[in-house]
Amino acid sequence: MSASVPDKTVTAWARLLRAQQVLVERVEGDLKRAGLPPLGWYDVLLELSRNDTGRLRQFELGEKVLLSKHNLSRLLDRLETEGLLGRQVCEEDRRGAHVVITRQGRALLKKMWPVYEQAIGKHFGRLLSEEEAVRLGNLLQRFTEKQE
Amino acid sequence: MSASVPDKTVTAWARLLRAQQVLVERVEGDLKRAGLPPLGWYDVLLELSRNDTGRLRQFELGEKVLLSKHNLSRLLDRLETEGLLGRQVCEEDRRGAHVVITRQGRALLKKMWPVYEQAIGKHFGRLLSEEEAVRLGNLLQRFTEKQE
DNA sequence: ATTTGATAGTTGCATATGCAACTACTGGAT
DNA sequence: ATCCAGTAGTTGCATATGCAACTATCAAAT
Repeated sequence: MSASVPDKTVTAWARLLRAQQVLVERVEGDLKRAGLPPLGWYDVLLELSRNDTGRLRQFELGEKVLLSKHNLSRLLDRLETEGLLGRQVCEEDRRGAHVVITRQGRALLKKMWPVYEQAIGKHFGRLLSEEEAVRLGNLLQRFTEKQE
Repeated sequence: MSASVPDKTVTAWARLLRAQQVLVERVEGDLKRAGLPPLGWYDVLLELSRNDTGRLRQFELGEKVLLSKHNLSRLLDRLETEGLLGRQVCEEDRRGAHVVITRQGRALLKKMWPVYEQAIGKHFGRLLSEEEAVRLGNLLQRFTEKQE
């Protein structure tokens, strides 16, 4: 019944887990050493800044950064405390909140990027040709596409 | 100075993060729904069982599963409490400990595998041809190889 | 023999995550 | 109008993680 999974698939799976584990550790390490906050913060701020209005409904943001709502709620608390974003009651739906990036939020993003970029280059990009990066990206994209 | 990283590389990086995020969530979800413990437990028990003697020095185990020692120390506490492994004082080096998988540990591994395998197949393998799995695996392997 | 620097592992504390229960509001059915 | 199921977001509690300080031991230098 359980069609067994090919060894090579299992190997690829194991390598995916390990690769992500070491890469995130290295990149986060570089950020930390530069006195900067973790990737999760960058991720949230980036999604907000991408939206022209600089704001998103909390649940939309959650979908983009793939965080569960309670988890996101508290991450936003921390960012709000640091003045990197604000929350506004949503007029159309009074249950909801808009999350708005602040000037400091944008400034942090700008300050983090060079360090983050360099870390991506050093730990990840350096080991791939551009063509390989494309191939890797294409293979990985499938997993985040809507499943049928 | 900071040679800028190609867009395609950054895209691949972003997709790696997202892919891992959704895949682990899905696979862990399947395990949880089956009433089984998380991947980290499997990982530790698997490394132990791989070694013919069924035991490893704690620091060796840490290197294999890529966990920091304090973190590993407590994970092992939990597994030990569940009777899945034991710790023995190491005679050659009295600071150290051997970690030994128990019969229950092996039994759990055996019980988890079908669920885990099926989850890998369903969420990961199904979306790749075997050839693609090999390519993906090869690309990912680099990041865990010793860096020069 | 004794000191010293390093390594193996554990522990306390502060922070992050996951889960379930909760409040507040929406929007459709009666 | 009101009831009710569902959705948005928050909160309490239990668990997991990261960091730094700690103990115990080793191995090399004096």
